[in-house]
Amino acid sequence: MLTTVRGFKDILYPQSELFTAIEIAAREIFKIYNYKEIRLPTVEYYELFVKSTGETTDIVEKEMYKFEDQSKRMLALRPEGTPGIVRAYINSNLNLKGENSKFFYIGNMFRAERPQAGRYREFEQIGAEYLGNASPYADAEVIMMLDSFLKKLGIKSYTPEINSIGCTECRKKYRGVLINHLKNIDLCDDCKNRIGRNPLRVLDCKTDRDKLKDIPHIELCTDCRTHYESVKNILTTNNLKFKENYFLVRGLDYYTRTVFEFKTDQLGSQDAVASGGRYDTLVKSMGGPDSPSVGWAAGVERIAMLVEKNDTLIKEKDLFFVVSMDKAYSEYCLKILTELRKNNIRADFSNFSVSIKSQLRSANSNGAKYALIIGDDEYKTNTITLKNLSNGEQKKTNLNEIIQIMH
RNA sequence: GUGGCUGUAGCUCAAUUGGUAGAGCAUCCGGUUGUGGCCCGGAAGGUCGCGGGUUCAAACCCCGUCAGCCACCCCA
Repeated sequence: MLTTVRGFKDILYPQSELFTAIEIAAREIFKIYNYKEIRLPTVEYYELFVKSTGETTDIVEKEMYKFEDQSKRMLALRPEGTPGIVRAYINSNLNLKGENSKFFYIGNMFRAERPQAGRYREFEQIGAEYLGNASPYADAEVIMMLDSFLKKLGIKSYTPEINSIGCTECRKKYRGVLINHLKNIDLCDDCKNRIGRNPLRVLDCKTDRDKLKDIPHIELCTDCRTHYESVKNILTTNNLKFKENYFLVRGLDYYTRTVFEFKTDQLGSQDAVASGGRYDTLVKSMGGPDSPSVGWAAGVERIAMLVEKNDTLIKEKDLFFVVSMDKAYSEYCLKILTELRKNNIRADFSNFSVSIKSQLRSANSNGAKYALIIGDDEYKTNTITLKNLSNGEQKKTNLNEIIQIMH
């Protein structure tokens, strides 16, 4: 038996419908905030992610699907969306259009991690990026937009956490301070490795959390501090509740200043529903114009798990089920079906050749609101018996009447 | 990637100390003349994840493998 590959899965109905509902909700929010869609390619040059996401990040180092194609080019399945957006922005000179460079994307990402519930090797992300705006209002807008997106879906069990990791200069200084302190602490093996490579990540360690209590926080330069304070103030005046988390650092190289993560306590260790931050130097470092930017990405599977209990998102039209007393009326029934559908009425049938009992049972299990019953009588008089399946009431009518009522 | 738990009908789970599988729900058909949901009857459905090994004999033991889950790691 052929199965799906580890970490890859079918998304069946009704989950597929839920995913669509989530995407629609996101698109509505993006319209309101004036973000424009970019449909990115799934495959990019491997180098793109090395240069943007970062050579020493786990994503690039051990989770990325990379391969050589027929002409020996080193390619990769995208592990995240931001590098693609930045590349597209540079390639198409989108900064010269004069309009705000506010973009969103919806698409599958690939990371070869060990799978778990809420963590797959192919997963869907909805992301937003605001390029070329250094103002703290851009940070705040992006965060508030994410918050209203989750609220729109009826999700309540999450907490926005934010932090500032400063600019390149702030971090360079902090790195020295941090290493000095960490030297004197007996850290776990993972953290010992991190000291040399990316000491900031030690702060995120769960096993050593208690030992890190007295570690000094990053000392932000005046500009970075002002920016961070502004972001927090804007959020507060706009009633967005957040938690400051000095231990929040991100695993992608390009972040500067504001970083944030929307966490939930409902999904075990897969607690990040959405996250993002500012990346002021990325675009320039990729060969583009100086464009300080900020953005986020949200995981659709994780969002779906939080929405699942709440089925109000999926609202379907009433279903009409055509039932035939005898297969002799099949053609007549099919005509009715076709007419209904032409008039945008949701209609279905099961099998005109089986007993009326099983056809009605099908109507029931398909969730039909009405059954249209055709027998000898109806056939001869060109009428339809319309049965309301929720209360059992039925009456004789005809096709035109049904269509009129539905309009 | 590391450690651990799990894998029997569509679903949820049983199967005494190893003796070649069962229930509930779901499915399908039926319960007489033109009617569903409840009830009743019947039927169908399993190479016991897959491959080896031990044994007279394995769903049960051993090894491998695939997949899922939990924690770590990482992150959406």
